[in-house]
Amino acid sequence: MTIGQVARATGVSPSAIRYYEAAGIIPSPARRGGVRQYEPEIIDELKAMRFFRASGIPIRSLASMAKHIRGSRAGREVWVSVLQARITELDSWMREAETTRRTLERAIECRCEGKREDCAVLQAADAMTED
Amino acid sequence: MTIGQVARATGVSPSAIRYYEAAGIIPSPARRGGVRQYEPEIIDELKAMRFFRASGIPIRSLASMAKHIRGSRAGREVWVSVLQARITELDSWMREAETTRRTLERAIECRCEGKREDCAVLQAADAMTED
DNA sequence: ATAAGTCCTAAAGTGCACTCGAAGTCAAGA
DNA sequence: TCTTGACTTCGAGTGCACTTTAGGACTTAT
Repeated sequence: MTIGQVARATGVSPSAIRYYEAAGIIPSPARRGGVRQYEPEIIDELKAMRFFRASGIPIRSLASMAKHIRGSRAGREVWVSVLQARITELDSWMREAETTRRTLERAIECRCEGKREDCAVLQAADAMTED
Repeated sequence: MTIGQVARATGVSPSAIRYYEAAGIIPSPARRGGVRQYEPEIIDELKAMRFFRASGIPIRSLASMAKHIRGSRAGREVWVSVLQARITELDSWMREAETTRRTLERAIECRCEGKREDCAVLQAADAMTED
Protein backbone atom coordinates (compact mmCIF):
# COMPACT_ATOMS: atom_id res chain seq x y z
CA MET A 1 0.00 0.00 0.00
CA THR A 2 1.12 3.55 -0.61
CA ILE A 3 1.00 6.30 1.97
CA GLY A 4 -2.18 7.78 0.48
CA GLN A 5 -4.03 4.48 0.78
CA VAL A 6 -2.89 4.06 4.37
CA ALA A 7 -4.02 7.62 5.06
CA ARG A 8 -7.50 6.90 3.72
CA ALA A 9 -7.70 3.64 5.66
CA THR A 10 -6.71 5.18 8.97
CA GLY A 11 -7.74 8.82 8.84
CA VAL A 12 -4.15 9.87 9.52
CA SER A 13 -2.86 12.33 6.93
CA PRO A 14 0.16 11.47 4.75
CA SER A 15 2.19 14.26 6.30
CA ALA A 16 1.33 13.05 9.79
CA ILE A 17 2.36 9.52 8.81
CA ARG A 18 5.75 10.79 7.60
CA TYR A 19 6.04 12.81 10.77
CA TYR A 20 5.32 9.72 12.90
CA GLU A 21 7.95 7.82 10.98
CA ALA A 22 10.53 10.54 11.53
CA ALA A 23 9.59 10.64 15.21
CA GLY A 24 10.16 6.89 15.42
CA ILE A 25 6.68 5.88 16.48
CA ILE A 26 6.05 3.77 13.39
CA PRO A 27 8.68 1.79 11.48
CA SER A 28 10.25 2.99 8.23
CA PRO A 29 8.66 0.88 5.53
CA ALA A 30 10.32 -0.64 2.47
CA ARG A 31 10.53 1.57 -0.60
CA ARG A 32 9.97 0.95 -4.28
CA GLY A 33 11.66 3.60 -6.33
CA GLY A 34 11.76 5.93 -3.38
CA VAL A 35 8.06 5.42 -2.64
CA ARG A 36 6.97 4.03 0.73
CA GLN A 37 5.33 0.59 0.49
CA TYR A 38 3.34 -0.44 3.54
CA GLU A 39 2.20 -3.84 4.74
CA PRO A 40 -1.43 -4.04 5.93
CA GLU A 41 -0.28 -4.32 9.56
CA ILE A 42 0.57 -0.63 9.52
CA ILE A 43 -3.13 0.18 9.63
CA ASP A 44 -3.68 -1.25 13.09
CA GLU A 45 -0.40 0.20 14.27
CA LEU A 46 -1.40 3.65 13.14
CA LYS A 47 -4.87 3.32 14.61
CA ALA A 48 -3.34 2.38 17.95
CA MET A 49 -0.99 5.37 17.81
CA ARG A 50 -3.85 7.65 16.93
CA PHE A 51 -5.77 6.35 19.92
CA PHE A 52 -2.83 6.92 22.23
CA ARG A 53 -2.38 10.42 20.86
CA ALA A 54 -6.06 11.14 21.36
CA SER A 55 -5.58 9.93 24.93
CA GLY A 56 -3.08 12.71 25.41
CA ILE A 57 0.07 10.62 25.37
CA PRO A 58 2.84 12.74 23.81
CA ILE A 59 4.83 11.68 20.76
CA ARG A 60 7.96 11.43 22.88
CA SER A 61 6.41 8.81 25.14
CA LEU A 62 5.04 6.91 22.18
CA ALA A 63 8.51 6.86 20.68
CA SER A 64 9.94 5.21 23.78
CA MET A 65 6.97 2.83 23.82
CA ALA A 66 7.42 1.98 20.16
CA LYS A 67 10.99 0.85 20.75
CA HIS A 68 9.67 -1.76 23.18
CA ILE A 69 6.32 -2.63 21.70
CA ARG A 70 7.62 -5.67 19.86
CA GLY A 71 10.43 -6.28 22.34
CA SER A 72 10.95 -8.67 25.21
CA ARG A 73 8.71 -9.32 28.20
CA ALA A 74 10.35 -6.29 29.80
CA GLY A 75 8.98 -4.29 26.89
CA ARG A 76 5.50 -4.69 28.24
CA GLU A 77 6.48 -3.01 31.47
CA VAL A 78 7.69 0.03 29.59
CA TRP A 79 4.50 0.81 27.82
CA VAL A 80 2.31 -0.19 30.71
CA SER A 81 4.14 2.42 32.75
CA VAL A 82 3.50 5.04 30.07
CA LEU A 83 -0.22 4.22 30.10
CA GLN A 84 -0.28 4.21 33.88
CA ALA A 85 1.40 7.59 33.97
CA ARG A 86 -1.23 8.99 31.66
CA ILE A 87 -4.00 7.59 33.85
CA THR A 88 -2.48 9.26 36.90
CA GLU A 89 -2.17 12.51 34.99
CA LEU A 90 -5.77 12.25 33.86
CA ASP A 91 -6.90 11.66 37.44
CA SER A 92 -5.27 14.77 38.79
CA TRP A 93 -6.51 16.74 35.82
CA MET A 94 -10.05 15.66 36.53
CA ARG A 95 -9.78 16.56 40.18
CA GLU A 96 -8.50 20.01 39.29
CA ALA A 97 -11.17 20.43 36.64
CA GLU A 98 -13.86 19.64 39.18
CA THR A 99 -12.49 22.27 41.56
CA THR A 100 -12.16 24.83 38.78
CA ARG A 101 -15.68 24.11 37.64
CA ARG A 102 -17.08 24.78 41.07
CA THR A 103 -15.18 28.05 41.36
CA LEU A 104 -16.38 29.23 37.95
CA GLU A 105 -19.96 28.53 39.00
CA ARG A 106 -19.48 30.50 42.17
CA ALA A 107 -17.96 33.31 40.12
CA ILE A 108 -21.04 33.43 37.92
CA GLU A 109 -23.31 33.71 40.92
CA CYS A 110 -21.02 36.15 42.67
CA ARG A 111 -22.49 39.59 43.35
CA CYS A 112 -19.37 41.03 44.90
CA GLU A 113 -19.74 44.44 43.23
CA GLY A 114 -16.10 45.22 43.65
CA LYS A 115 -15.94 44.19 47.29
CA ARG A 116 -12.73 42.23 47.61
CA GLU A 117 -13.71 39.97 50.48
CA ASP A 118 -16.96 38.92 48.76
CA CYS A 119 -15.40 38.04 45.44
CA ALA A 120 -15.30 34.35 44.61
CA VAL A 121 -12.68 34.83 41.94
CA LEU A 122 -10.25 36.67 44.18
CA GLN A 123 -10.71 34.12 46.93
CA ALA A 124 -9.89 31.37 44.46
CA ALA A 125 -6.91 33.31 43.14
CA ASP A 126 -5.55 33.76 46.64
CA ALA A 127 -6.12 30.08 47.36
CA MET A 128 -4.01 29.23 44.29
CA THR A 129 -1.08 31.27 45.57
CA GLU A 130 -1.08 29.52 48.93
CA ASP A 131 0.51 26.38 47.48
CA MET B 1 4.04 50.80 41.99
CA THR B 2 6.45 49.69 39.30
CA ILE B 3 6.03 46.57 37.21
CA GLY B 4 8.55 44.65 39.28
CA GLN B 5 6.68 45.35 42.51
CA VAL B 6 3.41 44.28 40.92
CA ALA B 7 5.12 41.13 39.66
CA ARG B 8 6.31 40.27 43.16
CA ALA B 9 2.88 40.98 44.64
CA THR B 10 1.01 38.82 42.15
CA GLY B 11 3.41 36.14 41.00
CA VAL B 12 2.93 37.26 37.39
CA SER B 13 6.24 38.01 35.66
CA PRO B 14 6.98 41.49 34.31
CA SER B 15 7.08 40.20 30.75
CA ALA B 16 3.73 38.47 31.22
CA ILE B 17 2.28 41.70 32.59
CA ARG B 18 3.47 43.61 29.52
CA TYR B 19 2.08 40.84 27.36
CA TYR B 20 -1.31 41.08 29.09
CA GLU B 21 -1.32 44.81 28.55
CA ALA B 22 -0.57 44.41 24.84
CA ALA B 23 -3.28 41.76 24.62
CA GLY B 24 -5.73 44.19 26.18
CA ILE B 25 -6.62 42.14 29.23
CA ILE B 26 -5.33 44.73 31.67
CA PRO B 27 -5.38 48.50 31.17
CA SER B 28 -2.31 50.51 30.10
CA PRO B 29 -1.17 52.33 33.22
CA ALA B 30 0.10 55.87 33.51
CA ARG B 31 3.81 56.40 32.90
CA ARG B 32 6.42 58.46 34.65
CA GLY B 33 9.35 59.05 32.39
CA GLY B 34 8.38 56.10 30.26
CA VAL B 35 8.07 53.79 33.27
CA ARG B 36 4.74 52.12 34.04
CA GLN B 37 3.16 53.31 37.30
CA TYR B 38 0.47 51.06 38.68
CA GLU B 39 -2.33 51.72 41.15
CA PRO B 40 -2.82 49.06 43.84
CA GLU B 41 -6.04 47.90 42.13
CA ILE B 42 -3.98 46.23 39.44
CA ILE B 43 -3.04 43.52 41.89
CA ASP B 44 -6.53 42.12 42.22
CA GLU B 45 -7.12 42.55 38.53
CA LEU B 46 -4.04 40.55 37.71
CA LYS B 47 -4.88 37.88 40.25
CA ALA B 48 -8.30 37.49 38.71
CA MET B 49 -6.78 37.19 35.24
CA ARG B 50 -4.32 34.66 36.48
CA PHE B 51 -7.17 32.63 37.93
CA PHE B 52 -9.12 32.75 34.69
CA ARG B 53 -6.05 31.70 32.74
CA ALA B 54 -5.45 28.83 35.14
CA SER B 55 -9.07 27.86 34.53
CA GLY B 56 -8.19 27.43 30.88
CA ILE B 57 -9.89 30.55 29.54
CA PRO B 58 -7.83 31.78 26.58
CA ILE B 59 -6.34 35.27 26.38
CA ARG B 60 -8.67 36.11 23.48
CA SER B 61 -11.75 35.49 25.58
CA LEU B 62 -10.33 37.44 28.48
CA ALA B 63 -9.70 40.34 26.14
CA SER B 64 -13.35 40.44 25.13
CA MET B 65 -14.33 40.06 28.78
CA ALA B 66 -11.99 42.86 29.82
CA LYS B 67 -13.69 45.31 27.47
CA HIS B 68 -16.95 44.70 29.34
CA ILE B 69 -15.78 44.07 32.85
CA ARG B 70 -16.33 47.64 33.95
CA GLY B 71 -19.11 48.25 31.46
CA SER B 72 -22.89 48.37 31.63
CA ARG B 73 -25.30 45.75 32.95
CA ALA B 74 -25.00 44.08 29.55
CA GLY B 75 -21.30 43.74 30.32
CA ARG B 76 -22.05 41.18 32.94
CA GLU B 77 -23.75 38.95 30.41
CA VAL B 78 -20.66 38.93 28.25
CA TRP B 79 -18.29 37.58 30.83
CA VAL B 80 -20.86 35.26 32.36
CA SER B 81 -21.19 33.68 28.93
CA VAL B 82 -17.42 33.26 28.69
CA LEU B 83 -17.35 31.53 32.08
CA GLN B 84 -20.35 29.41 31.17
CA ALA B 85 -18.68 28.36 27.94
CA ARG B 86 -15.62 27.25 29.85
CA ILE B 87 -17.76 25.24 32.26
CA THR B 88 -19.42 23.46 29.35
CA GLU B 89 -16.04 22.79 27.80
CA LEU B 90 -14.75 21.44 31.10
CA ASP B 91 -17.77 19.14 31.39
CA SER B 92 -17.26 17.53 28.02
CA TRP B 93 -13.54 17.30 28.69
CA MET B 94 -14.21 15.44 31.91
CA ARG B 95 -16.62 13.06 30.27
CA GLU B 96 -14.07 12.26 27.58
CA ALA B 97 -11.32 11.90 30.15
CA GLU B 98 -13.40 9.36 32.06
CA THR B 99 -13.93 7.32 28.91
CA THR B 100 -10.27 7.54 27.97
CA ARG B 101 -9.26 6.52 31.44
CA ARG B 102 -11.37 3.39 31.30
CA THR B 103 -9.96 2.43 27.92
CA LEU B 104 -6.39 2.91 29.09
CA GLU B 105 -7.07 0.64 32.05
CA ARG B 106 -8.48 -2.00 29.77
CA ALA B 107 -5.45 -1.62 27.52
CA ILE B 108 -3.16 -2.30 30.46
CA GLU B 109 -5.03 -5.46 31.34
CA CYS B 110 -5.35 -6.51 27.73
CA ARG B 111 -3.64 -9.78 26.81
CA CYS B 112 -4.52 -9.64 23.15
CA GLU B 113 -1.14 -10.98 21.98
CA GLY B 114 -1.58 -9.53 18.54
CA LYS B 115 -5.10 -10.81 18.05
CA ARG B 116 -6.99 -7.93 16.53
CA GLU B 117 -10.44 -8.76 17.85
CA ASP B 118 -9.19 -9.09 21.42
CA CYS B 119 -7.30 -5.83 21.51
CA ALA B 120 -8.84 -3.14 23.70
CA VAL B 121 -6.83 -0.40 22.04
CA LEU B 122 -7.89 -1.30 18.52
CA GLN B 123 -11.50 -1.57 19.57
CA ALA B 124 -11.30 1.90 21.09
CA ALA B 125 -9.55 3.24 17.99
CA ASP B 126 -12.27 1.85 15.76
CA ALA B 127 -14.93 3.29 18.05
CA MET B 128 -13.32 6.73 17.66
CA THR B 129 -13.59 6.56 13.87
CA GLU B 130 -17.28 5.73 13.98
CA ASP B 131 -18.24 9.34 14.82
C1' DA C 1 33.28 56.75 38.20
C1' DT C 2 31.44 52.61 37.78
C1' DA C 3 28.87 48.63 38.70
C1' DA C 4 24.37 46.85 39.92
C1' DG C 5 19.71 46.82 39.43
C1' DT C 6 15.38 48.08 37.27
C1' DC C 7 13.11 49.79 33.62
C1' DC C 8 11.98 50.35 28.28
C1' DT C 9 10.99 48.35 23.22
C1' DA C 10 10.94 45.20 19.48
C1' DA C 11 11.89 41.00 17.76
C1' DA C 12 13.04 36.40 18.02
C1' DG C 13 12.82 31.95 20.44
C1' DT C 14 10.22 27.96 22.85
C1' DG C 15 7.40 23.54 22.76
C1' DC C 16 4.11 20.68 20.79
C1' DA C 17 2.17 18.35 16.82
C1' DC C 18 1.52 18.85 12.94
C1' DT C 19 0.46 21.35 8.21
C1' DC C 20 1.79 23.69 4.12
C1' DG C 21 4.50 25.08 0.21
C1' DA C 22 8.08 24.73 -3.14
C1' DA C 23 10.40 22.08 -6.31
C1' DG C 24 11.05 17.86 -8.28
C1' DT C 25 10.11 12.63 -9.86
C1' DC C 26 7.27 9.14 -11.81
C1' DA C 27 3.42 6.35 -13.95
C1' DA C 28 -1.04 6.07 -16.14
C1' DG C 29 -4.75 7.96 -18.95
C1' DA C 30 -6.89 11.32 -22.83
C1' DT D 1 2.45 14.17 -25.81
C1' DC D 2 0.87 16.27 -22.21
C1' DT D 3 -1.74 16.65 -18.19
C1' DT D 4 -3.16 14.82 -13.89
C1' DG D 5 -2.38 12.97 -9.60
C1' DA D 6 0.34 10.84 -6.17
C1' DC D 7 4.52 10.50 -4.41
C1' DT D 8 9.39 12.51 -2.64
C1' DT D 9 12.34 15.94 0.48
C1' DC D 10 13.27 19.90 3.15
C1' DG D 11 12.28 23.93 5.29
C1' DA D 12 9.07 27.15 6.84
C1' DG D 13 4.54 28.26 8.85
C1' DT D 14 0.69 27.72 12.52
C1' DG D 15 -1.39 28.66 17.26
C1' DC D 16 -0.99 29.57 21.96
C1' DA D 17 1.09 31.97 25.81
C1' DC D 18 4.64 33.41 27.09
C1' DT D 19 10.04 33.92 27.73
C1' DT D 20 14.34 35.44 26.24
C1' DT D 21 17.51 38.39 24.09
C1' DA D 22 19.52 42.52 22.36
C1' DG D 23 20.32 47.12 22.87
C1' DG D 24 19.57 51.22 25.41
C1' DA D 25 18.23 54.46 29.48
C1' DC D 26 18.15 55.82 34.22
C1' DT D 27 18.85 55.63 39.24
C1' DT D 28 21.24 54.25 43.37
C1' DA D 29 25.05 52.47 46.02
C1' DT D 30 30.11 51.88 46.46
